[in-house]
Amino acid sequence: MMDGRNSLVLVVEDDLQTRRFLKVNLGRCGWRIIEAENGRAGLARVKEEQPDLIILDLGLPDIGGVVMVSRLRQLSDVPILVLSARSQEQDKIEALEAGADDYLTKPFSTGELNARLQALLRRTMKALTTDGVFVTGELTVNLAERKVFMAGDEIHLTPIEYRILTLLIRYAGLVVTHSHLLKEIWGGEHLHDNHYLRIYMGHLRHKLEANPARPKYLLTEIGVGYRLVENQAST
Amino acid sequence: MMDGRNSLVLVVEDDLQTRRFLKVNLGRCGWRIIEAENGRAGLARVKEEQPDLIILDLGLPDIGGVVMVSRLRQLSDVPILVLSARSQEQDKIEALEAGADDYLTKPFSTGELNARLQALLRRTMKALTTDGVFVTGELTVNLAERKVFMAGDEIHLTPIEYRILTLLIRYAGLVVTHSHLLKEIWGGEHLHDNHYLRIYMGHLRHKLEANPARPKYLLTEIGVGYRLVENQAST
DNA sequence: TTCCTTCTTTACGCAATTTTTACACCTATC
DNA sequence: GATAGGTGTAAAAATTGCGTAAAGAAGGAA
Repeated sequence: MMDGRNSLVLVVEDDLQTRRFLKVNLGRCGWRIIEAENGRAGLARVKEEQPDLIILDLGLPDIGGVVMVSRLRQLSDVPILVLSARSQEQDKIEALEAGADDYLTKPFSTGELNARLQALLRRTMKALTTDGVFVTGELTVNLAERKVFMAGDEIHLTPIEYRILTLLIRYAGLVVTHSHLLKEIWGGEHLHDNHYLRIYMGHLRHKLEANPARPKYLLTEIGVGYRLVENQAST
Repeated sequence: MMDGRNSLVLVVEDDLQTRRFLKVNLGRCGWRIIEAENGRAGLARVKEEQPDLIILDLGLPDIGGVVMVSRLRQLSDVPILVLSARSQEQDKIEALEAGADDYLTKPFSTGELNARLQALLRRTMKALTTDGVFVTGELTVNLAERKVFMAGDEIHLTPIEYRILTLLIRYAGLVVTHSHLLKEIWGGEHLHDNHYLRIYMGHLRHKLEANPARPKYLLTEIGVGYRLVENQAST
């Protein structure tokens, strides 16, 4: 199941059918929806309800797409996903320049919409938590104080272990390749010796994972590198 | 309807009837058309008008298909769609290897033609719009995170499987020839061993297709290569 | 020095992946 | 129908890559 729980999405769209489609499908994925059928109403609802995300149709009857985006931007920094018909290629580019964060061309699939919405949320979340503390599931890393906690207990990491972890945090959710890790931690020498990595990942897992044989946070991407899982909403 | 506005298409085709058919149907879809009835004229018009896309018949009276493709390639990087009769199986492969981007076998439908032309155009614009997520139908590939989803479930791919898939995504909607795939994945050695490809395409279909025997996404182009279907938008 | 922590090196068992091998299929042509 | 070319499946064997344990080496602090 996708993870859009608790997130409030405002749909600004004049076409009833599309609105209904969005309501049903987003609702099914756990998003909370509010609606507006024109630009004026949309702006009002943003002030009232402070949504976490806005889906904006570019072809509104009362306010043009670009204008709408910039007005929304005056109100808040909420991520905006723009919907455009095929005939509005130009509008869509202008909308992005005016401050929209992503776009989707009609018709689109539920899967695609979901993927985009989550990517948007994740991007903005990440910016928020950049106060020096990284959290995923039961793992908390205080980068400012160089402290690592697992399920409340402070964990001592050696310098190399810590550097590996912070590198993974910097690219949380993404795969960091063997060569990237090796280069960053040991310098350009042992470039083809994944051996060290295996050992240190073993150490990290031993310290951070409840079951090192079935890691929840530090995942192996065979033949490629390692990945630190992000956004593990703790149960 | 479809979006070919502003795009200039050069049709190089000696057969009057085909030319007329293309002119009417492409015009109706919003493409702007210029024509040439032989290779020499075709080359001239490319220099004069700099089209966005070329449709090239392989059976021209004055210049052979392969030669024509390479001459065009000397002039520009414009995407080339090759038209071939059933009897020209071999020619079409050579044309692709000479630098053509896709092919269509006569007779073809307007819908097919349009889809191909758009895939070609999109490919040239793709560098701009790639946000790291590829979607077609229920298949979602997050290239940034190196994750693959089918109908919401994450699918694990092995390194080779993933590389094949991403190569197909890079040319989504277009054919990728056997030799292209082999060269890209295994290097210049096993160049005539389609065997590996069959096996790995089998694996991919097994993992990504609901019914591997009747693939919806990973299509076989007999004698040529494979094609990943794009833009399967489920309203 | 001795103790302690950390890093490096070595060795080995296991699992995932790739390669090899073998065979069944489908379609078109003769 | 037989045959051949291109194709898809299924399983093995071989290879590679991964994880663990444990012993030696380097540095720092008491």
